[in-house]
Amino acid sequence: MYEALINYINSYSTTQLSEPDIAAIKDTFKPGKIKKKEFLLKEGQVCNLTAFVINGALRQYSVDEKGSEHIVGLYIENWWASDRESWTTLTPSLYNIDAWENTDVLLLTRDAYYERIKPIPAFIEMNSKLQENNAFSVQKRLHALISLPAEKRYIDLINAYPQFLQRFPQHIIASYLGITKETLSRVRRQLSNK
Amino acid sequence: MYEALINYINSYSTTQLSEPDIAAIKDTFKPGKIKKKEFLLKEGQVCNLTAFVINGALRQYSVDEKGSEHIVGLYIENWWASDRESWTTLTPSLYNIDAWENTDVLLLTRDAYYERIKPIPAFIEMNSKLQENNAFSVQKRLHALISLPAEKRYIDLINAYPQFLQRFPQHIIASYLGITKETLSRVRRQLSNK
DNA sequence: CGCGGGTTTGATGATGCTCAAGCCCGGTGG
DNA sequence: CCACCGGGCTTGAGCATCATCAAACCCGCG
Repeated sequence: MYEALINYINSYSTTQLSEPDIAAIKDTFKPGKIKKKEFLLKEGQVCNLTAFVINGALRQYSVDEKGSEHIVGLYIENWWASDRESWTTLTPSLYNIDAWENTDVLLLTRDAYYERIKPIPAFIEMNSKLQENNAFSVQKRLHALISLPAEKRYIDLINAYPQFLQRFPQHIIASYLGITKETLSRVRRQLSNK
Repeated sequence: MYEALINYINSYSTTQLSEPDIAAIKDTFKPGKIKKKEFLLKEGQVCNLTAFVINGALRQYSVDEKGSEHIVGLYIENWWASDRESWTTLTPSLYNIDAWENTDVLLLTRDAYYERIKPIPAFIEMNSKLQENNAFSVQKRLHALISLPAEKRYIDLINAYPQFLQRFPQHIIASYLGITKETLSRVRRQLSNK
């Protein structure tokens, strides 16, 4: 169970985890299950947990006054799920995170993070790389939203994250792209006629 | 000239700059001027420079096949201008950065950064906070694009960065919001009738 | 005075949304 | 085994939002 996490950290870091580091990780991350439709985080709460996904799928989204959902993040195996802003600034989150499939995770609390995990060198390196990668991908997604039509954004998503299409239904993908499910359906029809 | 930068770094860090740090900074950042319409970075180039704006205004944008510009970033006094992805990954940039006003900057090259600046503790702290803040604000902008109509995005911008409205013409602001100048003009008329 | 850059306005059209209906398919229970 | 149900996907008609194109206006500046 912890292997996936340990391998993940090592793969993102030049300095590998020491034995004591590994012990600290096994001691600090708690295995957990989130059933389909259960929440890891609800809008308005402060995000006190970060989850590393062992297997399953989560989504992060807001709900507007009309009740429609706007997907800002999708997480599957070997991804981290949390609301970073709420986590670091202790402010109430604007987002919900819930399970789309029954999901196994390793859970880290903020306190445990600061006490045990934050100082681990391999973790520091991984963390800074992840933050960087995340910043780049959010930046790209933003640029796509202001500069590309729906069809192109969909094609880009297929290329960047083909796994998502297997794991999430089209209305989720549509929302992630900033369009409705009907528009996505029509976009796909257009594309298949080529 | 260097005061602004030094104060800026200290204001973002708990550990203050030492005398040798300050000497290194003065020695490493080179004063520069970018005249209106001159480029700090052109699409296709690797971003080898980071600029700290002493005064003036820069914009970062892409140009699509139809020739229209899409503004992804605006930078004024006490902001850092560069394409972080290109800077860190050494890949050609998708963006242009040019001066909207005649601008005074302090320039840092990548080599000088790694050799002299990166290890400075106050700089490390500042840098990680900035990256964090930037990630949060890009995330918010992304969320606004998929969930809010043009009018609401404009209102949010007024509240978040009122300075921008003073410094940049409306067609730039419109592009930053992901709409055309005509739409922005009409949105503003709507708002003034309330 | 004329020019250039910025803004506004109007007419028209594309893109994507809303609402409503129907279809497909896998799962559940009679 | 079949009927039904729910979730997801598709399709269509009408509509809202925003883009495009073109023209006019405004104003500071050489």
